[in-house]
Amino acid sequence: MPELLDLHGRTNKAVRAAADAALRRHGLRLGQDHLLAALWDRDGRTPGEIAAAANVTTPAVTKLAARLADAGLLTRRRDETDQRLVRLWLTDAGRALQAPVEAERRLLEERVTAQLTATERRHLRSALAKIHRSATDLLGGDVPDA
Amino acid sequence: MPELLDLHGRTNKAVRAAADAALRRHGLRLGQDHLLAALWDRDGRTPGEIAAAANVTTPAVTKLAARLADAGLLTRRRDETDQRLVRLWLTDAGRALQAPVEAERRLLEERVTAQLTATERRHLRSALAKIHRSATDLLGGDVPDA
DNA sequence: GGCGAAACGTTAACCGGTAAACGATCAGTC
DNA sequence: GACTGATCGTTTACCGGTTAACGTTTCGCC
Repeated sequence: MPELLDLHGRTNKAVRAAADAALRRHGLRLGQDHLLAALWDRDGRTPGEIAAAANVTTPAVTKLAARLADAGLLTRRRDETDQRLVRLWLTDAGRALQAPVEAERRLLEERVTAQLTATERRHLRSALAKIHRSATDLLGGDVPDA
Repeated sequence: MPELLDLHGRTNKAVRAAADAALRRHGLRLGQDHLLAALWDRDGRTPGEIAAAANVTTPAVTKLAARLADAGLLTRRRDETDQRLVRLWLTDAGRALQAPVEAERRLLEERVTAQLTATERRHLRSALAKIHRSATDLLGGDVPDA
């Protein structure tokens, strides 16, 4: 059991659990904040755009959007000039979540990395970036990502 | 969007994808190797034991075990002295996967961390351990983990 | 010895994510 | 102007994971 990857995976699981708990306090679940973040950045985007920005597949966005629409945080509307496109628009409720959710996320990062010095964080960023690069390269290079 | 947690998450996703691709070459999927690893270490364990060892819930192990049993890699048998317990036993096919899968996993770790020096790996381990600790502490401390 | 509580595995319902098949719309070409 | 191909979003089926409810079996105690 390769220890580094294992540690990385367990750490990610713990962080995800903490993030999910934090998001739940605002009625959201884990991936939903990424979708909303894309709309906070620019309203009226399409599922395809959001999927590319969040590095997930389009069907994932479709399902998330359905749930968020049910929750009253956004509405779907077909683009008028190109009927293939669907544009997602924030409701007031969806817009109102931006500040608290972003604050929650900053707080989480702050708390979770509280034990690290500035130097450690720099090294961590660098190391993770290298691993990320190696892993995506290993995937065949056919994965865009950021 | 906190950059460090985001980078950590994206990295983990890429690593998981690479691991999944590697496992698929042996007819396995992502979490299944952890279950098998528990049995390679000691055959005849129960779902509960394996769940605790792999840091997942018991139902997750139940479902994985069902799939692995369908694939002919293990069999379920009730413990004779305690009929509540179910013990999972490797088949020859399941045992035969140990060497190649462990080699594949070592190779993956090697490749993915190839760009890191020994010092960088040490620092990375240390930083991840700190984050892991902070995140689990944040979860209320009611999560055992390792 | 019988009865209630604890321990264990399973099932059901849900969530985020993927890949593959599908359907509808648009654009380019003959 | 109709046909063909590309471009979208959605649906379906699967996977790993979680929580909550359930049914058995065992154990402790009176």
